[in-house]
Amino acid sequence: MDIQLKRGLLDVCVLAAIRDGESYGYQIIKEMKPYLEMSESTLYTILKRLEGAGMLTVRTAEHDGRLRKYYNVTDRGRARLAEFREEWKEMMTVYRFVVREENGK
Amino acid sequence: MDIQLKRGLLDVCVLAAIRDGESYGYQIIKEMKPYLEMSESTLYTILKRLEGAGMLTVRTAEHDGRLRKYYNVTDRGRARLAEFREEWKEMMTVYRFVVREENGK
DNA sequence: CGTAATACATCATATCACGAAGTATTGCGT
DNA sequence: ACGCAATACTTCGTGATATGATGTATTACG
Repeated sequence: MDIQLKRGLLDVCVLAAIRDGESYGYQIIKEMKPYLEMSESTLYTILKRLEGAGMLTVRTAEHDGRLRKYYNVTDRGRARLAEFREEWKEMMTVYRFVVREENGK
Repeated sequence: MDIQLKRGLLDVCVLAAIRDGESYGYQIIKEMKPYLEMSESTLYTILKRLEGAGMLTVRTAEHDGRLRKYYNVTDRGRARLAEFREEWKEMMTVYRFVVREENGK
């Protein structure tokens, strides 16, 4: 997919992957893979950004000798998802403008 | 609208605004305004990029003592619009993942 | 006569996705 | 026993890009 197009979905997609319950980086990548592929460096950057924006909380725990950072979606994170639904409506009006009546198609 | 979300639409929206016949910068901004607002510096940057990518052709002509640059969409530009339609399908699958089943909503 | 509108250009800045490379552990195949 | 893939997260540099600020120049209007 076009990178620019992807950009608008990355943040909300990560939030969506976590919203049903605690998750962690590696798991999120695997869960999102069928929908949207992203590199590890991208995901961890996004997780840090969302945490900084108060949309995620983190706790670190050990699992099989490896450290994992478990993320949870906050109210603000859920508000972001709700906001996204509204923004998508605007996206759809733009989409219709872009694809409408292409040579009588 | 969220800037990141907007990014994926800017290029194709400009192409769409020109596809029905020659247009020029100032006109494009006004035509797109109801759908997507963008600053002049952004538009002229995009026009230059699309021209560089062979998706637009330009001719300069004088109109009422002012110079105007008239743009036309090339075959490659139209191919980009067709490609966008396909990419949008992928966008929709991601969208459904993001908005699905939000607390039984 | 000044101000808005038309029309385009340039520059500096901030955001951001990503590849590359690194650290460290577990588990599996041969 | 040894090596390699998988798990798990981090840091750094780079390139793409949207935008505000600023500039130039003309026309139209009150």
